[in-house]
Amino acid sequence: MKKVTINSVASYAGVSKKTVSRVLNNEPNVSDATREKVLKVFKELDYTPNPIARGLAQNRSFIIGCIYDNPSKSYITRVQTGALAACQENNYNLLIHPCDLRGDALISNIEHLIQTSRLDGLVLTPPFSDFKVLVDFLKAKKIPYARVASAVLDDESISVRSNDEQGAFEITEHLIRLGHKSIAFIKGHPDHSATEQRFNGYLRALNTHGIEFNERLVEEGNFSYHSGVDSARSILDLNPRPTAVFASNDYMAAAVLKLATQRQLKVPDDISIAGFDNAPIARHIWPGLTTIAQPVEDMTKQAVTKLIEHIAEPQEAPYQVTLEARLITRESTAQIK
Amino acid sequence: MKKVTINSVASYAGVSKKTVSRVLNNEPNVSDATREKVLKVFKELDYTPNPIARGLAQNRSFIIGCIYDNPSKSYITRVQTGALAACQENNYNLLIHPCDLRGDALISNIEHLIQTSRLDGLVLTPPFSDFKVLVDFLKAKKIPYARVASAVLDDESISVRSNDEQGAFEITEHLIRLGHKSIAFIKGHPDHSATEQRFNGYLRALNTHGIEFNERLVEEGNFSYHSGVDSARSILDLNPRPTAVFASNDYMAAAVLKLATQRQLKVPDDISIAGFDNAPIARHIWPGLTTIAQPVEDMTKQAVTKLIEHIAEPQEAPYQVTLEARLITRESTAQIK
DNA sequence: TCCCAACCTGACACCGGTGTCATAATGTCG
DNA sequence: CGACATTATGACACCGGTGTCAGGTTGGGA
Repeated sequence: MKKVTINSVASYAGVSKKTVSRVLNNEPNVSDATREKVLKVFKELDYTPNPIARGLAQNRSFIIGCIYDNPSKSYITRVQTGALAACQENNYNLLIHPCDLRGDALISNIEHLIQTSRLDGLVLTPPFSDFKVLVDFLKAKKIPYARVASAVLDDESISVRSNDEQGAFEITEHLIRLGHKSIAFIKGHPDHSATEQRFNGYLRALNTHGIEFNERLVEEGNFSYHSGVDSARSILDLNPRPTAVFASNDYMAAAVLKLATQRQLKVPDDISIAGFDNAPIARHIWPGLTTIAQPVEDMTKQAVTKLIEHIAEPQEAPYQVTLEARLITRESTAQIK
Repeated sequence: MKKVTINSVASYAGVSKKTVSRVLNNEPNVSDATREKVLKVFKELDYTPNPIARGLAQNRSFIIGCIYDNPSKSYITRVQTGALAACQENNYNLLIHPCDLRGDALISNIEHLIQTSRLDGLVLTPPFSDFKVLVDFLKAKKIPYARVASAVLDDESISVRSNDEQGAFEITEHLIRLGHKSIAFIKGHPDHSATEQRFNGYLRALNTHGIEFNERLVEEGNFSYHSGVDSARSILDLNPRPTAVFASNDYMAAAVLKLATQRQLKVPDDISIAGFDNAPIARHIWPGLTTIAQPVEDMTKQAVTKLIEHIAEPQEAPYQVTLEARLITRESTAQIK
């Protein structure tokens, strides 16, 4: 299997390599006859352009980086799925890069990543989507980026999010409609903007339905299963015990469920539990968790697609979209007795 | 921020760019004085070589591809973690590529991937690790590859595995020692070589302890949670009901647990349940699952490291390693009453 | 002192594409 | 039919590195 380069194609077709390049890139100013001829040679020789050479000539890598620092593996794979879909459609590659939000070395870490990999653009996933230091750095360096699931629309970048506040509102309202008035809440990780959004939705629902906010019902978690266990302990120890718990994500909700079950409480008869994210675990446990499903793949795919467009056409306008989240009711929530 | 290239470094240091290249690559035949001088300029100008140009010159991409077709997201992220660790140490990038094992287009899909991305090598994860058609294709095309968690050591490739058969033996023996004699088994996906390995370990344990094999206790699953539900139904409907269930992975074990709980069975008092893989769900549910932990990250990291070495030094000998799996006992298994 | 090997170094072509520009071919209009 | 705009094409440099090879230095042994 000998290599087929643009030169072999050119000489085989009897044209210059520049003309071959024109055909490759669908440039104008090529006669139909020539174009046909070259295209035929492409097939005959089974030619595939070398992206590395192309990258060198255009000073591009055709690589999009995706950074994350997220405990939820299912979330990460969903993000990857969406990003990959967009990349494949556009002949880009995806470079995944887990890293520490809190490490002091974050910026230099990212700088090194960009330097060494020559990324064309970066996708920021939570909790990076709203991490000002990083965003400012990218802006200053003029590195194209897109933000996934960010809390704020800033009118100057590519940003695709879903409505966490509304989702939290709806699931809280769902509990209220089931007759619950004492609803505990477990917060997420303070670095994630979703944490505040979800809490706000909870508060708004209480407020809308005239239920007084009780600070003692709120626990600080960090989205990890483990933190959920700690929060669950505090909540289940309360006297009187709340009749429902809304955890900011499904892992923490699963932890509440586990502890409640250990303590011989019946879910949902004795206590209702709701989560957020519709992670796989939400339907892998019994009872299944009532939760909020977000279109993570969709968000990411849109963000990456727009990012790639932006790289090709830098003057492109910002792109700001909010997609809908959806309430999914399962067995873990029920009418209060 | 203007670009720093090998040319600027060369002229700044007052040497030829070839000499700079020599320093970059730690080649011999550079005087210490010159080397020092160039290294100092690297720092002063904050020079980072362009991997794309280097790739073009050496006809390499510094990209390793990782293909998978696996329902377990936690497994995939563990694989990625290990692969990334090895890549970062060697300045390689990781390209992830989910694809269908069963699709007729698999080979042409992979061929296209290799053609367009110019991968330097490929990591095969289950179920591809033992997929003969693909392995033969890669061998014929002379694409370097490494196999992770394959069933067989073939003495001619890079292959890092853990001992699934032994793991299954140990967990079955664990159940037997707890007094169980009627132990149901749920098989994995037939495309995965682990499926047979784990089944063999189960059989060997029965045999070793003089327990007669009962075909009716075996169900066909496919590693998915959903298949576990179906298998669980059949098993729990058996009369007499087995006193223990060993599922070939944790998702299916979780499904058994869910169904058993729905049916008011106490685990482990009424029935013991064991899984395999030590997936996160094994400790996120109550009772926690007794299972087998494999060093997935380690396996993958070793495989990728060897693969990269092999790419650099193609004459390198094959590398065949088997790592140990470890029994983890949790609350889902107990002494029979 | 001379010779040759071992060590340094740089000139130059090359990897496989793309950008620029000059030139040739074709078309349009008065 | 001539002047000029438009389209089609190729020559050549260039992207930022590496491989080859030739030439210059240095050092040790005869």
